[in-house]
Amino acid sequence: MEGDFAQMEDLNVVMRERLQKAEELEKIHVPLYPNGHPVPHHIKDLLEVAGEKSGKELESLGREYTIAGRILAVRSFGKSIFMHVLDAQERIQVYFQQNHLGQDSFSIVKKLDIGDLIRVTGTLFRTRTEELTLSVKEFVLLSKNLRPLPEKYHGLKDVETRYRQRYVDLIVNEAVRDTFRKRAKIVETIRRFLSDKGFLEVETPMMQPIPGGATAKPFKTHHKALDMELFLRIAPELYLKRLLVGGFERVFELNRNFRNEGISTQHNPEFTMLEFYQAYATYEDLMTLTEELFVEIARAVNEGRLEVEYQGMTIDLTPPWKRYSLMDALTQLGDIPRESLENFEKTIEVARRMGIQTEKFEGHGKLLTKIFDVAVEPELIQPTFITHYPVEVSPLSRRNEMDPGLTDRFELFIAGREMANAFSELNDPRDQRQRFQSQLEAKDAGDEEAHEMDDDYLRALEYGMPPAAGEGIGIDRVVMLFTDSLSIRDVILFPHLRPEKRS
RNA sequence: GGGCCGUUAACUCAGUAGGUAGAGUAUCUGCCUUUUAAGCAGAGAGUCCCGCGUUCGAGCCGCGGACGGCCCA
Repeated sequence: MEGDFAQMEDLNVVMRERLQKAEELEKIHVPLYPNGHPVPHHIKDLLEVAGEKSGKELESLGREYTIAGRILAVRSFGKSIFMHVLDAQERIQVYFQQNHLGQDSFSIVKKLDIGDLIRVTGTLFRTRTEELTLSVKEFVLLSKNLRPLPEKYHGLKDVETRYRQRYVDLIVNEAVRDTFRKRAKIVETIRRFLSDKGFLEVETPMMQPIPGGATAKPFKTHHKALDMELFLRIAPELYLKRLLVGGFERVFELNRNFRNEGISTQHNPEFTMLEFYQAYATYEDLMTLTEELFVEIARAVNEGRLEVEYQGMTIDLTPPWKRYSLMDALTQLGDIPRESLENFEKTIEVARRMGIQTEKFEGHGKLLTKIFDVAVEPELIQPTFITHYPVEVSPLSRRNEMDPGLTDRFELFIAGREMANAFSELNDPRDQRQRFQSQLEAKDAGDEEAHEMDDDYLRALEYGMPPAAGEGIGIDRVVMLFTDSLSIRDVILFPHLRPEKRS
C-alpha cells in the first residue's frame, strides 16, 4: 500500500514532509492507521467530572481517562508538548512530558502533526492558568494526517472550499458543527412532535412516473431494465393522500424533494420537506398545529425562547400569529385599492405598473399571487398566515364554501419567506378531474410548471378519501431561521455546486 | 439568464506607476518541561484561476472563458 502514497496528486512541500514522516513512523513499527483501540470516554465526560474542581482535587482523584480526537494545535517545548484535541463535542488540552513517557515514546509524540487523530490515556490536572488538562500516560496514533489543516486563527473562510470540502469546514469551524447539530435537533423534534400526535412516518416513491403534488419543473431520469422515463419527485403529496384513502388517518414524510430550477440563497435543487396529512382536520386546525410545532422547535433549539434573532431582525413566535386573506393582505399590507384588483384587466394594469412580467397562460388568480410576491411577501417578517388563495393556483385544494373561486388554504411567511403551505384537501374526484383538466390546458398554453393529469390518483379519490388537511414545511428554511443562516447552502451539508475543474 | 464583486504559497491576506511576488499561520532545522494565536534564531515553499491580446516587459491593462459570492429575474 505504501507505494500508493507516491501517486497522490498535487503534493506540496508540507505534504511531502508529512509522507516522509509517516514512512519513518512505519519503519519504527508505529502503525499509521490501526484499529481496535476502543475509546471509553468523551471529552465532555471529563469536563463534567472536573466541573469546578481545583487542580489539587483533580490530582487526588488519580483516575485515568481515555479519549480520542483530532489534534488541532501543538505547542512544543524541548521535553514537553501541549496539544489541543477535539472530539465529536468538545476539546481539551493534553500534556506530554518526556520523563513521564520515556525518551522513545516521546520521540514519537514529537512526530505527531496537527490534524492527526490520536487516542490518549491520562489523569486530569490544571495548569498555572487553571486550564483543565489531561496529563498523558499512554497514547496511540489512530490516523495519520497527510494534508495540512487551515490556519488555526482565521480558519477556513473561502466559501467555495467550505462547501466543497465540508469535512474541513466541520473540523475547523465550530459554528458550522453547531448549525448541523441544531438541524438534527430540529428534525428530531418534528418527528417526535408528530409521532406523539399519532402521525405515522411513511416513505413514498422518490422516483415517480408522473411528477405531481406541486407546480415545478422535475428532474428526469431513466430506468434501463424497464426502459421507462421516471421523474424525481417534486412532492410526495399525491402518494400521501393515497394513504389516507388506504385508511391511515395521520401520515407524514420528512425527506428530500427535487426541483429542476434556479439555484439561489433560497433554493437548492434537492431540499428537505416535511409533509403531513390529517384526516378529519381542516386547514384552520393546521394553523394552530403549526404554531404549536414552531413553539416546540424553539423550546428545543432556542433555549426555550420564542424570540428568534434572524439577520438583525427579532422574530416573535408567540402564538397566535397574524392571519390575512390574500386579498386583505394585498389591500391592507400592500396598499393596493381593492377595486383595482377586482377583475383580470384591472389587475394586469396593476402588475404592469409594478413591472411584473406576465405570461399568456396566466389568469387573474396567478397575477394576484405574483403581485403579492412583490408587494407583500418581503414585508412579512413576523409569522403571518395568508389564507384563501384562488382556485387557479391551488389545483389540489378544497374550495371555500362561501366563495368557490377561493380555496381553504394558507401559506405561512416568516422573515419575508414562505415557510409552509397547507390546505384542506380536495377529495371530490369530479372536481379534481376538472382541476387537472384546466392544468392541462395551461400546459398546452405554455405553462411548463402546470400539474399533470394523474389517473391513478383520481381512481384513489373515487374510492373515497376522508375530509382532511395537509401541510408542507420547508425544513431547510426552518433551519435557516433558527440558525440565523443567510443562505440555504449554510444549512445543507453538501450543497449542489458545479463540478470542480480537473487541473 | 442579467448586473456587480472575487480568484496571489496548504490557510488568511498584502501587492507599489506595468519592471518576473511578500507577510502571518502552517512546514522544516536549532534552543526551550505549565504553554495556549507560546517565544527566539534560521530555512524551504508560487501554473499570481485559464486562454488570447496590448507592451521591450503583465499578478496589475483589454477581450474571452471557468469557478464562486451577493443582488435581480
